[in-house]
Amino acid sequence: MRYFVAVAEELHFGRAAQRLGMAQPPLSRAISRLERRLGAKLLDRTSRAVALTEAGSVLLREARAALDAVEAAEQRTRRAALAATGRPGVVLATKAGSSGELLAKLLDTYAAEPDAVAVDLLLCGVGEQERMLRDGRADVALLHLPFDSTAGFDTEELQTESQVVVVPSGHGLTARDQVRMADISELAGLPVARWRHRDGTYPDGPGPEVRDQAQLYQLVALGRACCVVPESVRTQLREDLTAVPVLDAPPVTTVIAWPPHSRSGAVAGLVRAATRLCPS
Amino acid sequence: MRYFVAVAEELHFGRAAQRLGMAQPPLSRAISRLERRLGAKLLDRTSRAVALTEAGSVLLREARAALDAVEAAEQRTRRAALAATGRPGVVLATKAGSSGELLAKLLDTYAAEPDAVAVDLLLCGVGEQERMLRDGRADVALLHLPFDSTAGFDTEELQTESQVVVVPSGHGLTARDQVRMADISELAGLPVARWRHRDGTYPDGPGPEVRDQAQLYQLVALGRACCVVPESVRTQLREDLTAVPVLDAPPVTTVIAWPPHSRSGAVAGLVRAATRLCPS
DNA sequence: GGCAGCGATACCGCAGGGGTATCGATCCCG
DNA sequence: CGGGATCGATACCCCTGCGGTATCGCTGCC
Repeated sequence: MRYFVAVAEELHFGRAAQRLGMAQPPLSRAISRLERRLGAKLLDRTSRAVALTEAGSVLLREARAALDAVEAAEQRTRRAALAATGRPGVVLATKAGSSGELLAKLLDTYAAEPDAVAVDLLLCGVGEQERMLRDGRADVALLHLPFDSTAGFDTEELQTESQVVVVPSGHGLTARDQVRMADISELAGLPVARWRHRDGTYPDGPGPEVRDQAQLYQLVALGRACCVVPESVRTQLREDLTAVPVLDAPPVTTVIAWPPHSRSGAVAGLVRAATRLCPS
Repeated sequence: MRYFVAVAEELHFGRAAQRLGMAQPPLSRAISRLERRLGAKLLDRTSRAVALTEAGSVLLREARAALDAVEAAEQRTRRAALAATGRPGVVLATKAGSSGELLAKLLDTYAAEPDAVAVDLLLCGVGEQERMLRDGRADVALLHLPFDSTAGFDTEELQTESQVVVVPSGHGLTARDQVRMADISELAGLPVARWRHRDGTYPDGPGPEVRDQAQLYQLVALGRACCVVPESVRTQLREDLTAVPVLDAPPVTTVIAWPPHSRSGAVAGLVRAATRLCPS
């Protein structure tokens, strides 16, 4: 299945084989074996191009989930063994620089519980928390709707906030105390930066492409772009940047999420602390 | 992992090996290999008994999920291939004899959609739908809260109904037009039948053990037991049985559930039909 | 103390997965 | 329109790793 995912993503046997650290012929054979075993044609291949069939794209999705589940089983078992012998701990994945205040309060509240264990923070890039939770590198995560997908997780809503547009401090837009989405590009005279997707591609648009927050704020400070972010990051803005509320930006909801069959008391404790902090 | 799950369930290498159709020594070695690979002790074994460690029980849970995911990937791919070449179809798992009317209306409503495909019904025993959905034998299922677990699925609530107690038609209880849970055993003079759990064990209690509905209703008709069931089964009761509403029984909610990353248009259509039928 | 039950170890055989060399088809370019 | 380049499939070989049989060693129990 790992082999198939690699081929399906590359759509090229040679490159997939390279990525898997093996030669191309055994990979070809492995895929045909898989096709025979499943009784399904997974790839349409001519000697020039490879394309996914309907069944192939189903398998791509399902196989990713299955591989994540296997990976998660290994990771969680390893951590359970560590926790049993050494110091117990729970891994919380969160987006670096988001919901800072909420996170601090959450950690404080949880630490005050009688049976609290150490919380290891896993600071992730944009949208990485989801993967961390799916493949077992994290036990629990703070996700941000509507950006992250909570499909397949148990969740609890924590807070909802509106968004602000960030521009250089001297910028004319800072005179206004609110704007609308439609007005931003024209009023600011700045394109909205484009975040990199998880697969390495970028959305279409005029703005510059950014990979992380350092890049983003640098570009904004240089007057090359602006960005729309949740209100709570205002408290951590650089001095040379200013935020203006956006009236009609989609509200951002922070949720705490965990794998549905999690039996860990530590995860339950964190969730309890979080809901006590943010009674819905 | 299949090996480990077998051993963890049997807690006996010999029986597990037999179940897996292999000899005991290679199984022993496979488990120690797994322990070395994960760097975790999974089983405490003396020459007389085998017990799960903390890490072992984590792996048992995770490995079951992972194996289900792999199985689901294979099943769904096979069905996708069939659907592409032959007649497309979607598999709906439902508990035999439950929500009969709702099911009929759902099928009718969906069939009226322009792009409806064939719906294959998978009639399951008590609580089996969940497994069918998890391991890919079904694409979508009707589940009944609070009996089934929807953990890890996307769901949509369809209807909530109260429960009734079923007794033989001539029984004295039928004179009353309602009862309370606490009164049932004493008023009816009948113990409540005990359903078999998925793992083959039975809950504690005085009532007889039953495995399916034929058994159950036979026992009730013979005056050996009674049972509490959702109101909607009243329409399908045998003539020799009568139902009396139970005031304080937990309400039963029927939900339609599907795997969270399902991209199938047929599943979406069924869900749409269901929600149109039962606007929440 | 002997025996029965059970998991671990030792040793063997083979199937299956991976490697190299090469083929055959398709597209591109002059 | 033909030759080379690209890419997946096939042929053949090797070796690792998994499973089987035989046996050991430990532990309770009668």
